Amino acid sequence: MRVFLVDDHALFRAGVRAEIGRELDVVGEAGTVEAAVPAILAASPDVVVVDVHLPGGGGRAIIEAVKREQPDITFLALSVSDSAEDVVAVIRAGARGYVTKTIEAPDLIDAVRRVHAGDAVFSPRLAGFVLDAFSGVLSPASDPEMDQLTAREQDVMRLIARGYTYREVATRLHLSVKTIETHVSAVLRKLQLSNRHELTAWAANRRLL
Amino acid sequence: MRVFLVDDHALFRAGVRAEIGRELDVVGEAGTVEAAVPAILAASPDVVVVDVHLPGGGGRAIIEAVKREQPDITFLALSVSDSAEDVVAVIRAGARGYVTKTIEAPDLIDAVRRVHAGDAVFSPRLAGFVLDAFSGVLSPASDPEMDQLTAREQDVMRLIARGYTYREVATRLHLSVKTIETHVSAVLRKLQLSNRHELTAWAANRRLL
DNA sequence: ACGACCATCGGTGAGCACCCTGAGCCCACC
DNA sequence: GGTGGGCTCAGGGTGCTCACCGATGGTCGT
Repeated sequence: MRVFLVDDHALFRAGVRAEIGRELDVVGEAGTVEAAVPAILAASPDVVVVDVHLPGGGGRAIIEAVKREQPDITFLALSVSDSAEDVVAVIRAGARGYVTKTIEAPDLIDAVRRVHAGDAVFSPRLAGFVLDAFSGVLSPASDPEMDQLTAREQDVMRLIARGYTYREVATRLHLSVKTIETHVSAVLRKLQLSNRHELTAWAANRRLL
Repeated sequence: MRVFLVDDHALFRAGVRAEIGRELDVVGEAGTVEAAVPAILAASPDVVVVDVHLPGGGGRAIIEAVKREQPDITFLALSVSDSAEDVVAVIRAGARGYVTKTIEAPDLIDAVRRVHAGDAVFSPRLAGFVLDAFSGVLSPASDPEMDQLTAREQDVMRLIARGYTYREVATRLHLSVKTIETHVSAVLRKLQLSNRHELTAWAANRRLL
């Protein structure tokens, strides 16, 4: 198991290397974004343990740059931050795990091995966040703004948001075009939107399509 | 650590109980959806190991029903299936992990402990899928269809997809309304769409909003 | 019985979306 | 030094959108 370390604090790198070096093979390290990318590509490690907050772009930049050249290399993010933005940013960049620096050495060694095996590794409280975000984007979830719309208005709203013309919606619901217009006007007023296109964007953001 | 088992095959339950019973306290089991929900609520286990495919609704129904009453109970899905639909369905229902039945007893015990600790646990090949889905939902990803649009066309397209009128886009980009019309026409033609509604839907599917 | 809310429809009119043709300017490429 | 592509704009047209006015009937709670 070949591991590469990226962190802007040399003392921290030394600590990690000393702790995990007994079990894992640390094949290189770097302290900046510029130095890290070529060094990682040259060392071809199995796993890169990368800090999220780095001067000159952050760990995200490293992950994206290396992934373009060698997609096989696995990344484990190691950060002091447990904020949602940081986790999302690094995960979408391609990291397979995210642990905070409060982790103990045996757990870090285990985390490195697990991401290399293909597993997803997160610090306990972050795992909850990731799954919440994941299920949140997949499911609509009850929406308070939807409740102010009547049932009929929601029917019409969904079809309008899908791009049907008033005439098409009227035919589909066996109604008059004028009725559709009335409902759409009510929907736009209640949601404080100015036209049907904003309504489509609104619905798209709520995954109602 | 109190564990509850749900699986429609009694022999499989017996196998799991025999294997993990040495390390964990199996406080109950059930073979159907109807029997499982009240039994779980009565037993108040720490973790429920639940099969995904069950006669009468599947594990999803159990998770949702129990979560409504006791949100603290953690669920680990155990299934023969490794299909995307099953994983997504059970995760959005609230499961904290998903492992396949090919798992060995020690790993299952470890998985139960990890989900109870708040960790996310997935079989190796499923972890990849979950993260891909997660990051895919969050990131635009390079799109070959986007490349055929010029830079200016992409600017206009993004604003149009958000619901702005031609006039608003023109003001925002300091252009003539007629120029916006030209760009929109080019975008619609290149993407083979027939109107701006389809464009919004197209953009929404690519998370460009 | 009365007001409220909803669902259903109609007319008018201004504005918007979308398409067509055409055109000038700049820049890169050969 | 043309040729092509991208960016900018214009005129003119048809159909769609949407607000403002109005109307009727049904359902609910008081």
